[in-house]
Amino acid sequence: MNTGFDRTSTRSFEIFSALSDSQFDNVIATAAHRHVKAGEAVFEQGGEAKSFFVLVSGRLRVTQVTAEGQQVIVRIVVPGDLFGIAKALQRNDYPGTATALVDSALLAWPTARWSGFMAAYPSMAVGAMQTMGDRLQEAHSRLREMATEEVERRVAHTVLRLGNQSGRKEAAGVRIDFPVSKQDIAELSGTTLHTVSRILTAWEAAGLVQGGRQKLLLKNPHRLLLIGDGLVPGLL
Amino acid sequence: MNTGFDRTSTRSFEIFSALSDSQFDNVIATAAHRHVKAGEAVFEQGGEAKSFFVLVSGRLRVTQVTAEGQQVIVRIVVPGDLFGIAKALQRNDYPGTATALVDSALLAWPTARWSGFMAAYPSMAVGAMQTMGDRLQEAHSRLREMATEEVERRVAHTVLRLGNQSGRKEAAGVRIDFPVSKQDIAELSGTTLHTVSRILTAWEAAGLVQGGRQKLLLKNPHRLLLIGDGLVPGLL
DNA sequence: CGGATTGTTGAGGATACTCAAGTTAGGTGG
DNA sequence: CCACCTAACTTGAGTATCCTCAACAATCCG
Repeated sequence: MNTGFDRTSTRSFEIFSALSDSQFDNVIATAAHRHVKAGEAVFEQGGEAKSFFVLVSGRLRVTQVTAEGQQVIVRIVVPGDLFGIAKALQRNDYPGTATALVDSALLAWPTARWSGFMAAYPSMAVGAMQTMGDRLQEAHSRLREMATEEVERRVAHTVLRLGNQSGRKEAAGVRIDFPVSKQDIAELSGTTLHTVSRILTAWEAAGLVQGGRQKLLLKNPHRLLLIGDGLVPGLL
Repeated sequence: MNTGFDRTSTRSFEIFSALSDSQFDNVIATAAHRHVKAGEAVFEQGGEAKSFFVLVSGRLRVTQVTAEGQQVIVRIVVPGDLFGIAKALQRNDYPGTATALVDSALLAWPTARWSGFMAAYPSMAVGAMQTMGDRLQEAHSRLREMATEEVERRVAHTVLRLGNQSGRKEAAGVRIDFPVSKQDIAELSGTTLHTVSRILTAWEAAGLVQGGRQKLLLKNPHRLLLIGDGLVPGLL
């Protein structure tokens, strides 16, 4: 049976790439191996940050809820990603909730180990910094989009980003290889599921995408990019 | 004459706090000292990232422009902040433009030194990570606000954030101690200067703030927070 | 098969944007 | 020191975008 833990693929994660084999073995040996089923939470917003994690297989969604109960998706976690690093943010609680979108496997270390890890394995510190740098750039891109672009363009950028982070090339186009609901796309784009539905319906009619319940196939990423960048008018 | 460089205050910056005196002296000795006048740019978006910086005195505004020429303010840099760390973002160019809002003094090191610094002074690596963590949280807050809040609430959060980052307590309230235009507030809030003007006019009539050309005094931060959090209806 | 979750589509309306015109403040040079 | 010029700001009117509300349809799962 496939447990989701595969040494070879884990070894290839960028964050471990600069470690020697023996260092890697040490790091893995001190990790707890956890499985989460689709729909289950790895940690909850506001909960005490006991561990930090690396996703080995599966997909997670990290969300934040506002005081009024509105939800925003902070990001989608893909294999190889470091997450739940509250310590690096100077926090004792998790700022968001991480939910498995599909059955997932992950490695966990006690938060108390964070500083020791960074000191003992500088290459992991560099990797952690890169992770944070990537997220910062993504957050800034989304901010720029939210501040300046109309909904259709934001949705185009959102689905393209999903395709880049977690797409699988098929003959017909790029398949988003985990269940994405319209609600998810809305929370990533800063709009409502109604508006997303209308936009995707229009795109589907024009042959740009092919939808379905929690499914999405980008049939014409190039044209979507043109829409996202405002180089061609949208379809609404 | 005051050059803007003051050893005592520089020494007290969080990022240097864990260095020994001799380490601190070494770090400072290898830095170039630069002055920028109000309105001048420290670096431009897309320019080669030759240096990274610490702001010693003054205020900077970091912006990104979209392909269509729309501008978004990424953040306001205050003394003690590390900025221009393209290397940590895995880039060779600067992702934004840093402009001095008032006459400013800064320390600069060649980008090539970045990795060496992180290795030689782990406490600076930790500091850099904290810096990125703070920014990431701020970016997520703004993202959440842009996605879920109406304009008036976003503007309230924006001016409160400015007050926290760069406010000076006065008898009458919290003064934003650098020139902020309505356009700046608009670019931080994701709206237009027209809307900001209308909102601030209404707030001023209610005694919440006192405006002026590139001036802002928060007379009732508590009430602004209630508006920002949606606990009391806005004034528009 | 039935219940629940997810998605579709329409109508109406509010928020905030665009366009437009004018006012105020501040700096600059004569 | 005053006049002018520009940048910052104000205010109004009209309107587009997109949200809310609502009802219904499709799909999935047990």
